[in-house]
Amino acid sequence: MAANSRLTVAVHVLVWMALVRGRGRDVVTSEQIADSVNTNPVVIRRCLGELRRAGLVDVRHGAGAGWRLIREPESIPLSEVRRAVETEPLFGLHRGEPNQRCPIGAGIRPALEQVYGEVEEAARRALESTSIADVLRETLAPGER
Amino acid sequence: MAANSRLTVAVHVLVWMALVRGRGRDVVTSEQIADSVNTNPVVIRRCLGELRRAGLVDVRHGAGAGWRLIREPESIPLSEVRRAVETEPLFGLHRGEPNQRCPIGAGIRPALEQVYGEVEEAARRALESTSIADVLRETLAPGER
DNA sequence: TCTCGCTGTAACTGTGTCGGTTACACCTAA
DNA sequence: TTAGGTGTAACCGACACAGTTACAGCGAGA
Repeated sequence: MAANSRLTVAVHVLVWMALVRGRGRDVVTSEQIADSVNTNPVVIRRCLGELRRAGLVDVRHGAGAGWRLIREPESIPLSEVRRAVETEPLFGLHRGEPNQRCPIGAGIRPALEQVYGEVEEAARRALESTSIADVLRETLAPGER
Repeated sequence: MAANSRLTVAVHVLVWMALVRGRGRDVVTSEQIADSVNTNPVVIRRCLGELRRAGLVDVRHGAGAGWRLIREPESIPLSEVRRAVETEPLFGLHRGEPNQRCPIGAGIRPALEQVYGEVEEAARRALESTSIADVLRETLAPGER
């Protein structure tokens, strides 16, 4: 399958909010964000809903409604964004139960879970070392370190 | 999405082959492996075909046909198995092109590629530290270290 | 109190992947 | 020559995801 783009969209949303907040606009609409991501506002609202549940943004209703970033971009590591929008593990186990009368089928799943857990942890650490503010900086000034 | 199980199936196949080779059977059929994984022989053959292209197994045709492990289980890290059977990256970029007239849309993809590259490398290193022989050991004797 | 703009969510569609299955031509040791 | 297993195409159903339409709900401000 084409790897899914949920993390990419969520990071794009947050980076965009961090940018315009730096310009004084604090409340933005899903339509404005959708224009930058080049997708449908409902897709953005679905994503923002998950980010809200994770405590990264909040929403205001009524006239002048919209979304607001409620955490400092420096304090949002991508690992937290991933946790907010991604539920599936990187690697899946068997779809069906393997043959329990075979010593491999009976014992391989815990062995794989252990390895996959180490991989998840390594990926989490790698994502943790980059923040939304880092991505914003790199986006606006590529290669400057 | 339900995370795909290609890596799991490929590791199961190789671990099973390592087990039975230790018992003196060197040539095995897709049907025998399918019985342990509890799936269809064609699924196993598709997987074995990719492992063959990667140089991990080879195939014999004709009567008494079947597959043979041609590398030492100790020398096959899971990172190599993943490379053999998995083509998609862990995280995908935007499906459509983001808005190039927005500074974020115009610059975010290289920034994300850099981060995602670091994550891929971290995952690769984590998989590299475990071999097929390690998984076999852990499968047969869980927790013994 | 009414209006207006935007949210929240359900529902549906199109597309793509994946595992599973059938079918069959091909190969070669015995 | 035969028998057993491979290699691969073709098709299916299940499922995830992005995209889209539609509409009820909310509340700041007139």
